[in-house]
Amino acid sequence: MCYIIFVNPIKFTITKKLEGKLGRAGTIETNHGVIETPAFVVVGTKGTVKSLNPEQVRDAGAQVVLANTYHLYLQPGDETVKKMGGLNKMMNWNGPTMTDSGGFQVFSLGAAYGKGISKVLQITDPSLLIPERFDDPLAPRLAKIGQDGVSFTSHLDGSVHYITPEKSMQIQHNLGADMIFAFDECTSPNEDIRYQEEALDRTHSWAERSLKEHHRLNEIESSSRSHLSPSQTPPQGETFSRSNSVIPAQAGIQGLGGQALFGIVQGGREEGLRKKSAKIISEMNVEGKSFDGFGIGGSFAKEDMSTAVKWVNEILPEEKPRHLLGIGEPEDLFMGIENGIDLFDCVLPTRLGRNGTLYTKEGKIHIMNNTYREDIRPLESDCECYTCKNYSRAYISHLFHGKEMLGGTLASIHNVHFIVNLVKKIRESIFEDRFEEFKKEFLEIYK
RNA sequence: GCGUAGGUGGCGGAGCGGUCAAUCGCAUCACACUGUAAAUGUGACGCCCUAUGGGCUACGUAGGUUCAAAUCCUACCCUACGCA
Repeated sequence: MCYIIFVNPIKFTITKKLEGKLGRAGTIETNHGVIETPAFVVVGTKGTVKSLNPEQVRDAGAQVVLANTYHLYLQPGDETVKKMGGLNKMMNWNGPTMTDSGGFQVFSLGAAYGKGISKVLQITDPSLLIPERFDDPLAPRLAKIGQDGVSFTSHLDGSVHYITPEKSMQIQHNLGADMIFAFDECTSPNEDIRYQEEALDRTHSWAERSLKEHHRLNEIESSSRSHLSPSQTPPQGETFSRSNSVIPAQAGIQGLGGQALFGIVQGGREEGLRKKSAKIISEMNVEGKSFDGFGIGGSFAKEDMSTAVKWVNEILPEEKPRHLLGIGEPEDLFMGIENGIDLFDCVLPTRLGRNGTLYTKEGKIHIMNNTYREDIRPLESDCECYTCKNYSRAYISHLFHGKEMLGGTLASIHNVHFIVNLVKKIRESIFEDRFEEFKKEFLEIYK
């Protein structure tokens, strides 16, 4: 019996660089196929890209899907996902997958809970940010940071769950995505520097524990794999064919296997903290093991984002992929890519779609607006997506006014196609040495 | 024809003498949404203006009582149900 010895969970290759900038284009090879980078990762929090089936996700051009640890842990439960054959098999998606660690929920259900604070704050002057008390014990929240982890009160049934970095790793190993993230604390730019420092230390300590636990789990998994008889089900991470799948299964890549762990850089809006974090996370090493890639996290004031990304990417090692977490407006994609980001994920294409806002090259439109009720043109005349090839604005408007489910689906198809495709076009522009022209041309019309 | 219950803003439906241009839901209109507490949320929604204020017209129609009426009284018109 012969088994491949897995050396690396992913293989990242840079094939073209953006001259004079940090930007680059290349590929990430995973056990479920190749991702051409830079790439936009479509969000499927609960193991489904809301309102879309995997064929629609694939046809819209998506290469990779990101699910969420916390949400899948609560429902249906990571053990259940494992029993269903892992994330890929469960959701019938045979392309590459990622899982976020639950670190964002520390923020969204904690400090940001009920405050209308989000991933990106629309503040014209970041100096106007008012530091607020970070330890306000009276503020209602569903996530509270404890000694060595976070206590979550389930938004589903009120039950209490304690998530540690180790627990996040165990859950993510059960889910079985190709690329997983370290457990971190996403902070708000409203927090003062004292808190940012404290949170950053915590994120670093959690990163180390994540890394350690990840490799402990890897050892257990590889030893159980070596005892596997040929008749048994292959372990997660290995390629196995799914004859019932509508999408033809992609061949696994020789020598790849297991899960890649991405460390997350935080540090808020402080240059010193961002750089310190980038250095610590990139150099972090536990028993000879380091991170396979990096995430850049945090809630930003819009203007802070590009500087923060640049500070960090100047320090992160060039040879590993970088993921800008939760970011995804068109202008942000250009900004991220020229500053060395390889992967983005964002809920906007699907959330905006479901809420009736559609991307077009001339900017976003609200399909519920009066002017579209009798507009028989497609959303975009030259768009190649299923929605634009088959339906009019008037019909989509009608579906939304009538609260028909298909409205959200058609809108999501278009928006995912728009954003995924925009990143693809940016990628092409890098290869064709016309990134700057394309950026200027696009943003001028988009506004 | 008799009896009963009603007629309130685009619709449904609160209010039953002053704090009512009138709670609420729906519809409508506009806006927001960035590692999904989200097929969600916020605001506007009689007309006009020199607009965190002011004026006008409104609760079936016409009168009346009262300092004051969507709210009380009278007549009429209309609707639903029941009985002839």
